[in-house]
Amino acid sequence: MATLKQVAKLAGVDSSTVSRVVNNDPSLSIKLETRERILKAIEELNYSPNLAARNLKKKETKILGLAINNFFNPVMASIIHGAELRANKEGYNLLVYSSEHSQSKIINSLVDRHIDGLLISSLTFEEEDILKLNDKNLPIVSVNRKVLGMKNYVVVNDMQGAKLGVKHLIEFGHKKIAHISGPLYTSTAVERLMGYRTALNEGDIKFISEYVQESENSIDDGYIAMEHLLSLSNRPTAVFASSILIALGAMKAIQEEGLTIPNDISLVGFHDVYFAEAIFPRLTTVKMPLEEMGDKAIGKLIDIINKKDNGEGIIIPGERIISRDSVKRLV
Amino acid sequence: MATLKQVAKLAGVDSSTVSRVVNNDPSLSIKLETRERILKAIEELNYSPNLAARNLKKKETKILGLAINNFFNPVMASIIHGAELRANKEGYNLLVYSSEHSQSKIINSLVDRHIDGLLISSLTFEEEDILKLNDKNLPIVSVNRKVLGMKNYVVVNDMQGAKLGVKHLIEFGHKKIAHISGPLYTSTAVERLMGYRTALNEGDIKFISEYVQESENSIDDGYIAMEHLLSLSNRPTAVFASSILIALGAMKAIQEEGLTIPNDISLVGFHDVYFAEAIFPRLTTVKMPLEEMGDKAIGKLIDIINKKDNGEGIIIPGERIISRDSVKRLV
DNA sequence: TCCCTTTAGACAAACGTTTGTCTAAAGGAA
DNA sequence: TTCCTTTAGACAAACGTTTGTCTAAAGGGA
Repeated sequence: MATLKQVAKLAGVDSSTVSRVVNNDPSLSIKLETRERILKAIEELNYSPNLAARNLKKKETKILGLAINNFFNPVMASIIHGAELRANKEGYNLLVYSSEHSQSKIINSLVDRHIDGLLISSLTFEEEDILKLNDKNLPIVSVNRKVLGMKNYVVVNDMQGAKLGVKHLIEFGHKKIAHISGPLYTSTAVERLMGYRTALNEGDIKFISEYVQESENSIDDGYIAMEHLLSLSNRPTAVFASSILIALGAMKAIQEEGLTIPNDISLVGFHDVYFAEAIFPRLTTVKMPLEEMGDKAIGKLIDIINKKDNGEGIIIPGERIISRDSVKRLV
Repeated sequence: MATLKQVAKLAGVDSSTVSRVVNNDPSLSIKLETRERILKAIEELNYSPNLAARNLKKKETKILGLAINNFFNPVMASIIHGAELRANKEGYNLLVYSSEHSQSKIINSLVDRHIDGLLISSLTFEEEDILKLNDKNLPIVSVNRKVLGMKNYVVVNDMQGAKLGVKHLIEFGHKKIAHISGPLYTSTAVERLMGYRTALNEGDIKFISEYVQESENSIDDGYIAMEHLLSLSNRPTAVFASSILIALGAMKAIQEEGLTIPNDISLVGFHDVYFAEAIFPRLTTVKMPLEEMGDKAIGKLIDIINKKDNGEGIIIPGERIISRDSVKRLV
């Protein structure tokens, strides 16, 4: 690997001059001829700056951390995708941490790594962890969910999204609409529940508490919650599921019961992942701007790093309903 | 952030001594008392080594790159998961690149980053890219697929896996077994096709070429391939799909045709992803040791870095059939 | 006692950049 | 010509480690 010094020698200049050329330092005045000589030398030696040395000097790594629960959540895939593209565009790389590890291990790793900032979208980070990282002066942005005590979040409008999903059901003539919510210690689930209630309210439909089932965000738990709804004497005609995994579990429960979707039960899922179109029946979902959320979250993080951030949380609009085959029109 | 020098000053020793204590340098001889004094100072100042400085000195970054096509493939999720756990265990971090970017951009980024090694599982890396990276002396391991001109691969036994899947169908009495293969410019698809033919052969079933449909690894293409198989005059009773996405597409085609699985057509998919259990009907799949593959690939990469590798590709055994509801027993 | 070997740790150079400061030469104005 | 201002680029310190070498003190043997 060529160094600045070698390039400088070949071009017959000082290495500081090469450095300034490489970095387009405006304070440098240089003859066109000299610049070209340097550029040629760089080309010839195939020089590329040593990032470790640069990091040491500039006290920045151009690496952003990304802590997520796991990679299996297809919603995460979209967010990560948007985040990675934006990060690369801005000259950063993404270091991923899935928090199978204990939080403290991650935190140590992060601090040791001296990354420039951290994006979190992880349940396992609780308030005290965040504070610990804040202590270290590490810029943090929470993506997809709000965390207690953090103003730096980038989320989609879960409330509006849920409202949209439930309104769709109402427009199709449903009145007995149940909701399988996510775990209510997450902001997303709470907002979606609020959206559900708001839609009901605006549609002049009475809220029935037994129509709301809380569930972990998993296929298995969605299954159990749906089983419970099916056992109700006054069985709902439609269900709004708070996540795609819950929707999957609900579908399974309905179909194993020998019922069909949408004939017996209509179903709307949250988040339009790639297989919503592929399963049977094709699932009607609320599509949220996930990649944009990843993109904007990185944008905010970089703003914080550059002290350009206004300190306000961002709620990204743009939800819409993707109507497929899992909702039946009641006359 | 505290530095070595500050710790040294507080402990009343030279910073080189602190460094040796931090790194457990066996060449250091030191009084217990002094060591404890240093440890106390480290604790007190909350010292953690500056990785940039260390990297600069040791010419290693403890960062491993991971280049994948995209995050949406659930098979990748498992591989990444295994890889990340192992990497962390070995003191490395994982930097991800999804190759939406052009290869050359990735390669530049990689080289600039001075990462210690690279795991690839990406179609978009072709032979010449690999060679370019080899030129740079960057340790590379290909995971999940073999790439022309690379001996450093870690794969599962796709051939055996496919054979197992088809044998399962044969055991259930099927003789008219079709295969939707993946794109035959990938080693995985070729091996799986071979497994299919071997199983047929060992089961004394004649190979019919129109029973093999090549397809891209996507839901849409699987759908098209299945449509074609359904239009055959001598329609198969069972299909072995070369990937889970293809299987999803095939299911869709079958169900849209008004046929049911497994009554009209039996189906076996490849790779047991989390939603195989959730879709309707529950899909019988061939489960491969994906996380182990990710783990072993990182292991091999680190071996190469440490010049401990034997240069032989690794094929990981351990495939098994997960029998669910998508295969019907013919009497 | 003297000499030799350990023990315990200090010294200093080096890794490859970045960046504030300095200087020599060139050009322009008077 | 002299003096002043640009222009063009050199000099050198610093970032925080690691590691080969060196040295002073302590201990041991004869």
